[in-house]
Amino acid sequence: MATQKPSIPKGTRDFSPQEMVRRNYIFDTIRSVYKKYGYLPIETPAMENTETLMGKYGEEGDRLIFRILNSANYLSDFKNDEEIIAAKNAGFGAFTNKISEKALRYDLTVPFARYVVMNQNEITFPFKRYQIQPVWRADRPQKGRYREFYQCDADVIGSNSLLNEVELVQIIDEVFAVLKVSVEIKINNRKILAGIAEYVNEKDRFMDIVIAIDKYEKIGDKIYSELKEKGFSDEVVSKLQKFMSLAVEVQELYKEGKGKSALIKLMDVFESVPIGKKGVEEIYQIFSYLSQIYIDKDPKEIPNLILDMSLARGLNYYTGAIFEVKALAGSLKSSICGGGRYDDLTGIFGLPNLSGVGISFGADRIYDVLNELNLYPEEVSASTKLLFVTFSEADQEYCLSILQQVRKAGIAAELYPDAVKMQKQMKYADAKGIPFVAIVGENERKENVVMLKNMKTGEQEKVAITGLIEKIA
RNA sequence: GUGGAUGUAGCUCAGUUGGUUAGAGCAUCAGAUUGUGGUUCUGAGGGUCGCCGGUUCGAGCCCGGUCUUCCACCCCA
Repeated sequence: MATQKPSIPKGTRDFSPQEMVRRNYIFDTIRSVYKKYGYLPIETPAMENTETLMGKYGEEGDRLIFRILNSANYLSDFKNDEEIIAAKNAGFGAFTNKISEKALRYDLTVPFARYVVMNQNEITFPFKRYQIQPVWRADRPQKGRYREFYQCDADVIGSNSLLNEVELVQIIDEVFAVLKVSVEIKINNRKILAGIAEYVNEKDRFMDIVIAIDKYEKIGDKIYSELKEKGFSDEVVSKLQKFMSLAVEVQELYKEGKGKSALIKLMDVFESVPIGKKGVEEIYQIFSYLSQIYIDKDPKEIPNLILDMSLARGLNYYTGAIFEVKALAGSLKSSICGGGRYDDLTGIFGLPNLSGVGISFGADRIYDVLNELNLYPEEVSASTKLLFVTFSEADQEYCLSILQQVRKAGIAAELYPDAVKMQKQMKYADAKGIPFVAIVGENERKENVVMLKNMKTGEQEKVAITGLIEKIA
């Protein structure tokens, strides 16, 4: 039989033991913070019905959803070739929907909304849940961009209070504090963006305006010429220009700690644009809650939350606050955490007037950042603490009960399963980074001890079985 | 989805205008060392030069296609 060269699909990865230990460190950190704030875990299937996902993420999002071909004969719905051709001609989307009824989940928020609607009678609101599972996107892979990656979501649904936004900011801050990654948390509000579109009298072309604003940080004043190319009038562009310079001014004031006066200035501009004004008020409220929480605190302990009115990213379903988190050190420029408030995600599934807000940590990107900056605590790499090495089967048998006692004391220990050359056994301990080795031969057996060696210092001493556990614990 | 770069041993990379049997370092394995790893010395294994086709007496090298990885756009964790 011809052998085939093994490979894995584009944009996916295997994780070796060392990587898994490190990834679990990230998951465990996030999970423990979520638990501390009272969030409960759920899981949902890897695949959803296509119609559950389609249309929730915008046009671009739909394109990036991984479709699952119907099992068995996926053309069985068609009676003959003519019907197939007719379906194809009716449009690619229609044809795909006919042969693919399921799709891999694109994020955790939409499946969560679906879950909430389906389980609304069992759920006590406000419902705080966390969910750590992989998602899939048929994107073109790049650095920090994968086709399969883990999201770690926390959402509160069934509460309009801005205290939830504040709590999520605290969670973000706490997680990255534990992971020792310094970050900036950018916040904006979709209502402000909507307000801008209204302010320049281009309510109907909201998305074009938003995309331009989002690009401001990257290409600066070029956005104005791009907008003109797209057919926006000089009047609109100059009005936007005026607003953007105000946005920059506001951000400067914010950095100087004069956020309050900056926001009041903004509210003036939005005097005749209620939705924009509402957005600014929400931001104002979030900041004042935070100052309440961190009153009398060292500035270093206060979350690095920055208002950035050019922040427009995030999925289509966001309606209120939006968040984006970036690492301040390292080469990864893309966001490692994002989120926002969505007012009517459950409405599509038949449960209107239920507002939710959530965040999502991108575990894979956080892993890349931690790796580059080498931010893992030392304990993370160590697994086994003690290895028994022996010379004979009799030695091995002698070790068995000791091994059992050590494990019972909660110490990770193993016995090298073959009585091979000691050099080989020692190399194994070294390669695995095991800090202690118990050498057992005829002498040790006679004296009812083990020769305990500290692999780091090279020191070794005879230790009685009773004292072994204390010695290495 | 659009544009660009890349691919040689497990890893990082050499490889001349196309010319015998494709190399190095690290890693692996064995030995030096029958009770001691991380240092040292000796030796060994390991390759369809991403894959398919073409040009040529002859291709790792030239041409076409394809896949992978990476970069920019788009979008996003």
